[in-house]
Amino acid sequence: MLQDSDAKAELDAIVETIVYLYTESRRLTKQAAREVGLTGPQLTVIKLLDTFGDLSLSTLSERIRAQNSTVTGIIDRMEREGLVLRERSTSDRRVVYIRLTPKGRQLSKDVEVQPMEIFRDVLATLSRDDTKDLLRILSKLQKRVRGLVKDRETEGR
Amino acid sequence: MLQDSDAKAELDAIVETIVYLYTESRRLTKQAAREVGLTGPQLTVIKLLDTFGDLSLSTLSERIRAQNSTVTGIIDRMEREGLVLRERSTSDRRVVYIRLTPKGRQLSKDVEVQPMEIFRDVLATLSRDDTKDLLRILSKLQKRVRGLVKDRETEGR
DNA sequence: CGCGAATACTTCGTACGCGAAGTATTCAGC
DNA sequence: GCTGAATACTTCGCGTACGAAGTATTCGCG
Repeated sequence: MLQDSDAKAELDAIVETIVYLYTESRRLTKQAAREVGLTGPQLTVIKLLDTFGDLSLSTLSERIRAQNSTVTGIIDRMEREGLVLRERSTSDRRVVYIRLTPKGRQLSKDVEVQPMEIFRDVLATLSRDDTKDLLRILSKLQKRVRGLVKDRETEGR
Repeated sequence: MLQDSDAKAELDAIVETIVYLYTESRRLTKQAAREVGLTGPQLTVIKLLDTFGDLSLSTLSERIRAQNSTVTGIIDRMEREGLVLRERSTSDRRVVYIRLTPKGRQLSKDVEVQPMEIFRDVLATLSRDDTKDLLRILSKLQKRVRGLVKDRETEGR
């Protein structure tokens, strides 16, 4: 009966591959950003702001899956470089909106690479069926992880 | 003809989900490590050394997909905490082997969580067919990314 | 043998990335 | 309308994470 160890090897291979795809895409994005004097996260922020318009710092944090304290630092450095501006909301003075400067907007236009671009490119080469299968299975996984995460949060109270 | 925008939305969803699964698994691993006074990478290193025995710093770097300079720092801190030892190879004096101390080995036994554990757990709930499909498609993606990466490296010379 | 290239690792500077604690502002309920 | 809880953001300390430059050692080849 090799089923168990086979299954385990398959799981390892899947985890290994996901980690590879993620880290490699990230590395290549970083490399592309570098060529215009940006870091990976900074490129992501610029593209988000260019696409969605001004965003509050919290919204930005959610979008790039980072803590507010992390994004504060990223915005600090981008502000120093004249790529973005901080603007207090008048309706809720706790909120800070981040806005692209002309320089920041121009830079966004200059860089055609999207975050995780390489990953997207390669995904686009999959057959229609493979794409659908992949999304279906991944969604299943995501749903279950969300369930587990919620359980842990609840249990800790 | 909505095919194009549909397809694009699907790609976005896939990328989004992969990023979610990866970052969430990482976050939860970090949390588990925290409970025994370790960081995420440190837990990973301890588990690797406990499983494979002494490893050179370079081997360790490859395994955790980080640069040597990063791992040097991680090992510095672990050595300071008495979890590992550095040992010069006698056959090649450039090489440094990293070895678990009894304290480090004990800690590894104490923590039952593997790196990316949550991801593994959830993967294990997939049907046999889904698992096979997922691995098949991901392998395809990985192969193509490897191809692209190799192309870029070659073209830059 | 001898010496330039390659390899293994370290050091340094900068940028994330996080959690805990702090500040300012708004909200909720009385 | 007052006050304690909640929310948005910042600050701080620490640990990655990387690339470039530096050191020590080994390899390759004439």
